[in-house]
Amino acid sequence: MNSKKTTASGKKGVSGASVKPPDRERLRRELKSYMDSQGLRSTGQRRLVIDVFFDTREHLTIDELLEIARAHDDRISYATVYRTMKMLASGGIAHELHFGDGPTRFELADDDAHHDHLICTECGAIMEFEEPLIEELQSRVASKYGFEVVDHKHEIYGKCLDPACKRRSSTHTKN
Amino acid sequence: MNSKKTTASGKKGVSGASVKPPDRERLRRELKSYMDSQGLRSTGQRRLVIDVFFDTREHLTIDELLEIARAHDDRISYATVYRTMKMLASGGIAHELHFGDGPTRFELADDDAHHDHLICTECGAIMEFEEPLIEELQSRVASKYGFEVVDHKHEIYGKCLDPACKRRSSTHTKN
DNA sequence: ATCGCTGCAAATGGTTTGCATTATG
DNA sequence: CATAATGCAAACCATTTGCAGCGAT
Repeated sequence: MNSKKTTASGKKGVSGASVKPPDRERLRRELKSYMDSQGLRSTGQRRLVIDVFFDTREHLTIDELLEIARAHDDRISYATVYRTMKMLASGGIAHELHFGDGPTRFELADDDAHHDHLICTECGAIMEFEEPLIEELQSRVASKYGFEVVDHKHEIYGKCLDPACKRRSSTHTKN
Repeated sequence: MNSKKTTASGKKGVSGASVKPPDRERLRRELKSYMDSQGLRSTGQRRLVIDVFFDTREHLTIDELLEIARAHDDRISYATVYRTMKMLASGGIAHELHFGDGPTRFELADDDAHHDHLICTECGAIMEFEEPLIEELQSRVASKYGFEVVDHKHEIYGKCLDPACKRRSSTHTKN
């Protein structure tokens, strides 16, 4: 496995308003009906990866998910984690996040409350923000250009004021 | 070389306001002083790649740059194009753009007028937009979270209304 | 008993790099 | 002529995939 630093910071709520958590119960239900409808099977490995994904912090990478899953069952493979997360993404249960050049990270879909991200380029902290006005301006821009918005990505890279942000584990650059 | 479809759409100005072009002269000058200050040499290959980059349309990939450069001099290598573009990025003359899962694209830096992108998921058209209000809201969000903004990335994915957008060469998905 | 899933290892695709050679300042 | 740049091929790294065996429905 390609383990690197795997330092994934799990900070939150420096001070500002926080985004409300996704409705895990609903997503579990949606996942079940998605799997049923597609004839997808519920295997031990899948249940494990899914549980790790639902119950651990957000923005984990495949490596991190695998590491945690393996603590419970070390027979699980890389490919299975990839395939499982891909399944969750196809079913609209997970979103894939591509920050800068780092590996893909995953978060629960939480569609009814779109949020975007602030990424600290120094310590790698990832925070979520919601700003309806930006979304509003965005669709105005889009219609000005004759675009029908399907999706968007808005990432703010910077330095956070967290006192613990001294480590320089900078895994997160914009490019 | 990894040539694929290389269909790179060069459309512009569907109707809305357009972003003003970057000041190529100034960038040329900045590049020169950057290269001088770093002891970087001006070779035939570099000059060629740089000219292609400055004088062809924006948002080209390494493949596209290489193809155009080879039309002028077929002895130029992949590695050199990569290295040259990386040099331009380091010197602040070029910006690397990572749309979805596609290959890196490049554009002239044009720092005094930040713009973001609208990407058509159907035909791959890329347009630029400027929206000072979004930038403003953005920094407000950042300071609310105790962030010092260093950079940001704002991409709007959707479908454009261009009549030629019928080809479905969809190279540009968000993830 | 199907047919989807898993693990493994090999393949892929974009990007980077070591090294011997070439060429600029 | 010192040293940066080039070309090539090999290395990298995240991700994907073919396939034989396994296991859920």
